[in-house]
Amino acid sequence: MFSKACEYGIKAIIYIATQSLSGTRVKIGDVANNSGSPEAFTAKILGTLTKHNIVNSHTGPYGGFEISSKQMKQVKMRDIVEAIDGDTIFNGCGLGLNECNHEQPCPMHHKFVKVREEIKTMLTTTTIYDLATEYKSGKTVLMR
Amino acid sequence: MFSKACEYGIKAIIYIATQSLSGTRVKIGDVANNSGSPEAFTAKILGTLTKHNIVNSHTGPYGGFEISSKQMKQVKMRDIVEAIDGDTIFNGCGLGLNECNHEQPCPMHHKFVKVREEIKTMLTTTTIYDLATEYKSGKTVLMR
DNA sequence: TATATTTAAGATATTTTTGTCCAAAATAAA
DNA sequence: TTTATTTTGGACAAAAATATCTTAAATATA
Repeated sequence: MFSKACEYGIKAIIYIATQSLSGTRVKIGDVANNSGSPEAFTAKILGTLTKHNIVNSHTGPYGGFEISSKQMKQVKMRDIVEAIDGDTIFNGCGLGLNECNHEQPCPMHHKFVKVREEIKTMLTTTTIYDLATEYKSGKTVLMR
Repeated sequence: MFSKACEYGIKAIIYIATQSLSGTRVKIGDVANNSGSPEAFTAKILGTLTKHNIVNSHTGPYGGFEISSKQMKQVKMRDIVEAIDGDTIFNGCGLGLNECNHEQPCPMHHKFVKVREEIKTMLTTTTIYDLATEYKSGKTVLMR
């Protein structure tokens, strides 16, 4: 469904946000250890998300990553997925046709529409804050 | 969503089935040309599907691929997807955790369940025959 | 039986994704 | 200003997915 990069990005963001809720800025090593994602690769992904203003980074001592409460509440999961994986999952044809729409649909088009809408809904109605608070309260896990 | 291999496999099967409806056995080159899939790669994928008894192959002159009406009506899209991509899309965790369930869910688990059920429903309620007849009647396209 | 045709299978090549490593840039604090 | 710390960015490496090529096996027909 999502690329590995996207999975790592989402998990990293949830961990960073959770720490930010307590006012703690976290280093990449800490993020990797607590989100179960490879450090260097995750650093790259966070670089992308930083450029998209989804997370904030600070170099130097006492630096690291953080997410403001405003960001957390505004940024949807969809923004993260789109920043990393692009919009293929939302708009691409299920069978890979370059163009596919109601007028000239691929054989699975009509069935696919429903699934894609479900995915869009799921990702646009969920904010970083939603998942971070649940994670912080221990209802969900990031590693296993 | 699906791998390229799976996309090619589905398109190839729909084309073969459509031709089988007219009693025509088709060669791999014909399949590739009419389904917009790379020939050699598609041949490999059809080899897999042949082993899974989703399609029948015949070597030698007048050989090629065909699908019986019985097969067409019995085989679900889910069978094709599972034969090629495995069951990760149906049972795997959306964030890549090795285990993830209602008791110890990843942060996206509950939201994901709905999407996965939608995908399962879509693929288990659709047979090859369904898509082949629609394609044959010109309602859908395989290339663009 | 000989020949032509077609899929099957194995080796190999290419591209993309995933992942690591290291030096440079930024920065906080002594 | 110097030093230690941290992200950033680029080069590089490994693995997986995608794709091709070539030969072998099967088979229909003359």
